[in-house]
Amino acid sequence: MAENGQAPTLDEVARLAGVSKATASRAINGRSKVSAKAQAAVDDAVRSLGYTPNAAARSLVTRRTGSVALIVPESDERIFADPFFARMLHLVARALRERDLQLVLLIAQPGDDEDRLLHYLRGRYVDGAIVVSHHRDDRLAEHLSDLGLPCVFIGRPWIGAERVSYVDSDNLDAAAQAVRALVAAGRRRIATIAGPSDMRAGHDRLEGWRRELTKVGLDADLVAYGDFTEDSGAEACAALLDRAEGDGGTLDGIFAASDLMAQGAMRELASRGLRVPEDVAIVGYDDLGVAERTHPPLTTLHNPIGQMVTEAVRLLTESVDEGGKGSPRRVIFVPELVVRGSV
Amino acid sequence: MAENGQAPTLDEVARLAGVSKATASRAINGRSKVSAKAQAAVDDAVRSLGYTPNAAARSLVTRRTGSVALIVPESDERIFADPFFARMLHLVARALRERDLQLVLLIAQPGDDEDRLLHYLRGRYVDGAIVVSHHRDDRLAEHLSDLGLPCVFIGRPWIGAERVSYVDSDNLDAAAQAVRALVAAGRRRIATIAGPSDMRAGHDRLEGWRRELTKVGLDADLVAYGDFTEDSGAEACAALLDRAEGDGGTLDGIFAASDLMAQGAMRELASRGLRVPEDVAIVGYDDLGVAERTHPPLTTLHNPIGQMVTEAVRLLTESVDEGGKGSPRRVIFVPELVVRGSV
DNA sequence: CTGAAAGCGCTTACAG
DNA sequence: CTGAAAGCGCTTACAG
Repeated sequence: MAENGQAPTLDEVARLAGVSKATASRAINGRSKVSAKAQAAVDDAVRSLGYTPNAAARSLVTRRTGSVALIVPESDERIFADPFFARMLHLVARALRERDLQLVLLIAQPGDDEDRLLHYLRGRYVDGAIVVSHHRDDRLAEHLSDLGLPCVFIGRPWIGAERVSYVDSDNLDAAAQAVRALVAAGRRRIATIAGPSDMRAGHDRLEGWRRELTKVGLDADLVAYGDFTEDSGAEACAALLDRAEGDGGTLDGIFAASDLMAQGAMRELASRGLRVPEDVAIVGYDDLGVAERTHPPLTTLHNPIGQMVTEAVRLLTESVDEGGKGSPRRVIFVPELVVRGSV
Repeated sequence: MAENGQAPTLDEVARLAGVSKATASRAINGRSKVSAKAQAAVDDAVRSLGYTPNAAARSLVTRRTGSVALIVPESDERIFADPFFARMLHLVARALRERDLQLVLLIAQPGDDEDRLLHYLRGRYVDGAIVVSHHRDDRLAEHLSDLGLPCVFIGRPWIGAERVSYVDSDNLDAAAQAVRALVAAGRRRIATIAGPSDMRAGHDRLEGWRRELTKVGLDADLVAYGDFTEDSGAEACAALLDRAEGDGGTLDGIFAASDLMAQGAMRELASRGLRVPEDVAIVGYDDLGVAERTHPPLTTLHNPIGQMVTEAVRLLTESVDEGGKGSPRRVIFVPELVVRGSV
């Protein structure tokens, strides 16, 4: 170990191994042919010096950093507590690690006009970006596209979707499946607890619910909004129940845009003495674990985020390898209905 | 905008502004004196070119990256779903952003022998590291100290604590406070639901409970372990109840090492028809939100993670500014008992 | 297969 | 206050 306080450099490795810097570099990177003898000498030198290439120097010439940004909005400070996000973060971290890429977490402040974010990205600290759960009014897709930075969105962006790659799940189809399951169980007065309308998933699931109900000739007027949290689901459920009662009818089915909101709704139903599914059948969305733990277990749409993340990382690395020149690509997954006990 | 496909360089800025690269650099970094005229010319050039300094080139010479690693163990895949961790991540992200530092999330795989992690750190991708919630057997503190990389631990490391800086909360004192509150409420048979014994918080809170009970002359034998999750709390509670009954006694107080576990315990108590606090009083730990939402609201120890994170980032930036040469520093916070309705 | 040399894009003494 | 020059630590044509 060189203990002069400074990290050892390639130069020292080369000297110790008795070869040139060029050969040492080639031996270390292993992409070009090097004689067995030179290879062994360099390997030994690297080991005894405890050498690791300097990242900055390397990326200055290779124009690669080995890092990828994960861009998430902090609109909701609770995003970190959301199981969907938690899972997403975990999966992204794992997928990147498998490819030896580092994860730089970039949190887009709501107030910030993206300038800070774009400035960072322009500095080429990262090779590409994965963008999660952006909002209706941001122009991130356009800006990233202008930048020429490889990126893929998880969830189709509101604006500029035609210019970037994205993966998404078919929220409309999934919501329609939920409605069909409720209808098949004989429900006729079907409400929905929707997510925020400025989020892709919130908007599309509501729209899918509406369309399917209309298609089968049922009313699509019982809508209450939540923010994907349990408490908001309970509140929305209470509002729906009150409203349906005021109309003289009684709702007998609910499609909740997240399992957490469905869970909240079940809490509210229980507190009013309503049974699931006898009195009110309910379908959730996500299937990330909570759905198995409710009473009764929740029938829900399985959100294939594992596949989405895997695919997003694959598309991103492809794009990086193409130098960001390739044309946008999309992959859409169709969620499956998981039947448990709430319908 | 230079649209030749390449990002503009300092050279182009200097040329457009009619000054040397040196002057352009000085104007951009704003640390040395530059004539008003030159400053204005450079500012204009930067703007019209859309220039951002190349991060790699800059850090190659400054030896600063502007990035900080957050190292977390992935022992438990659910770490991301844990509200304590979620809050921590959020706070760290914010504290770093305030100082214009980027967050690189490093997840320590349990299987990995840290080599991968250390290799990365040795490459100088980051200026320093914050380490959260490491386990009993890892030697991260020693290794980081050997590396000479500025770092601060959140939670005193098991091994090598004398060589690194850390912030912590006084888990022993807090647990003692919990026991005193239960004793003051007339409880005599006080159990604990402990966290994993290979985690600092788990170990220390158990020890604090034990010592205080012994001090006041009560039995400290009713211990069950959980993993900080709600379900594990319910299971532990069931085990404790059964055991206490088998002993012929009945437990009348519980100290749970996390609010989530306390919540699980309350669920179990309710399912057995036991009332809180009339039959069993309970004190939790963390106070991150769930404690306010249980029925009754939970009396708990407020974990000052906001302060810990702020202090950790402050210590880290100081250490970075000193070039990692300063001596280790520590700050310990004492949690406060928040009295609600469960005791 | 190997080495000398150029160059990646910056910052910073140094001299003026 | 400013500029020419050196240098940060690598990789990669290029010639051999």
